[in-house]
Amino acid sequence: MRLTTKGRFAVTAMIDVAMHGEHGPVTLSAVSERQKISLSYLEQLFGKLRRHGLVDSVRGPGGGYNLARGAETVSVADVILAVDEPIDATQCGGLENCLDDHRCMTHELWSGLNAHIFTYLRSVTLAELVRQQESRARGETVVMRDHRPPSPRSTEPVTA
Amino acid sequence: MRLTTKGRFAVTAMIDVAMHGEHGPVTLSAVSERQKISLSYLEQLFGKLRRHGLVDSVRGPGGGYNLARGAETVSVADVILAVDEPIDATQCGGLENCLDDHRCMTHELWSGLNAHIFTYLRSVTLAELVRQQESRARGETVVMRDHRPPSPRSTEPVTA
DNA sequence: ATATAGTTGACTAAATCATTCGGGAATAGT
DNA sequence: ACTATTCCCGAATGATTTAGTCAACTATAT
Repeated sequence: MRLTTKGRFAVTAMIDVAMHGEHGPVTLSAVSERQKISLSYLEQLFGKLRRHGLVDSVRGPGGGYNLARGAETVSVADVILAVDEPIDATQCGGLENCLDDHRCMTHELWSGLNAHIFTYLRSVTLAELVRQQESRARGETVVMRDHRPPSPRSTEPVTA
Repeated sequence: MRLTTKGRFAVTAMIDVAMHGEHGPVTLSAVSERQKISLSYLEQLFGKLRRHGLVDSVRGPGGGYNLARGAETVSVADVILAVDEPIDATQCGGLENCLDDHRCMTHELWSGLNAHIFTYLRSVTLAELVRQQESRARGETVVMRDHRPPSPRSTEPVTA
C-alpha cells in the first residue's frame, strides 16, 4: 500500500467523475481541465481503472467514463490499488524463509502497518469524499470524524 | 502526506529503537542488521529524525540513538513527516488564486484526503505498533481495531 | 464522411529511492 | 595519547517512478 501523488490524482479524478456523472459519461478532457491533470496522464490512469473494473468506458461522441459501481461501494484503497500496484518490500518475498532469530521482524512490521493503513483506506468511500466536497462547495465547515481520540501530543508542525 | 517505502523504513527503524532502547542507546548497525536496511541509508534517515527532535544521539563507543520522547507521544505521522518532507501538489501553491469557476476543486480534494489520512496516521502511536509487534512475537493473534465499520463491498483483491 | 473520444504503446525529462563511498568529529576504554 | 566505536555529513550513483508528450488506432454518433 503505497500512497503517492499518482494515487491521489486517481482519487481526485474518480471524485470528479462521481460528481459530474449524472448526465451521461464524463470525458477525460473535462476532468483534465477541471482538475488540471494532463490528458495523457489521465488516459494512463483510467486505462488501469477500467481494467480493474472501477469505471466503464463509452466510446465516440458523447462518450467518456462512468463509475462501474456505486460511489458508496468504491473505497480509496480500491482506486489506489488499481493505479499503483503494490510492491512487496519485505526482502524475504513474503515467505517465512527469513527466520534467523526472531522470524523477520521487518516482515511483521511492514505487514502490520500495511494492514492498519489498508483497513483505514478501505473504509473511506468515494461517496464520502464527494459529500465532503459538495459541503465545502457550499461553504460549510467540514467536521472530520475523529477515529481514535485522543491524538498523541506532538511538537511537529501540522502541515501535511 | 506521502507514504512510501522510505517512510516505512523510518517507522520500522523507530520501532526497532523503541523495542531495544531499554538498556541504553541503540546503534544503527544493530538496526541495520535486524531490519536489513543499509547502514548509510539509516544514517540519512536518522539525521532527519534527529533534526526533527524525534531521537537523541549519543556519540562514541556505547553510543547510538534513543527516542527523544515517549513512544506513546510519537505518531506514525510524525516519523513520516520527518523523513519525507511533504510536497505541495495543488498547482495553485496553496493559495486561493485559482478561483476560475469553483475555487480550485483540486486543491480542496487534495487537502481533504490529506487531512483524512493525516488525522489517521497521527492517531497511530509508535507504542501501539510496538505492542502489536510484541504480541506477534509471542505468537498471539493480533486483532485489529475496526475504525469505521462496515467496510464497503469490493471486488478488488485484498492484497496490500 | 467526419468529428469525437476511448485505447494502446513508445518515449522522455525530472524526481525520488536506496545504496555506496569517503571522509570527518566526538567519546569511552586502555 | 592511542584506538575503536559511533555518530555526522556530503557527494555520487543506478534503478525506479512520476508525469507528461506524441503518434497511431478503434469505435461511434451525427
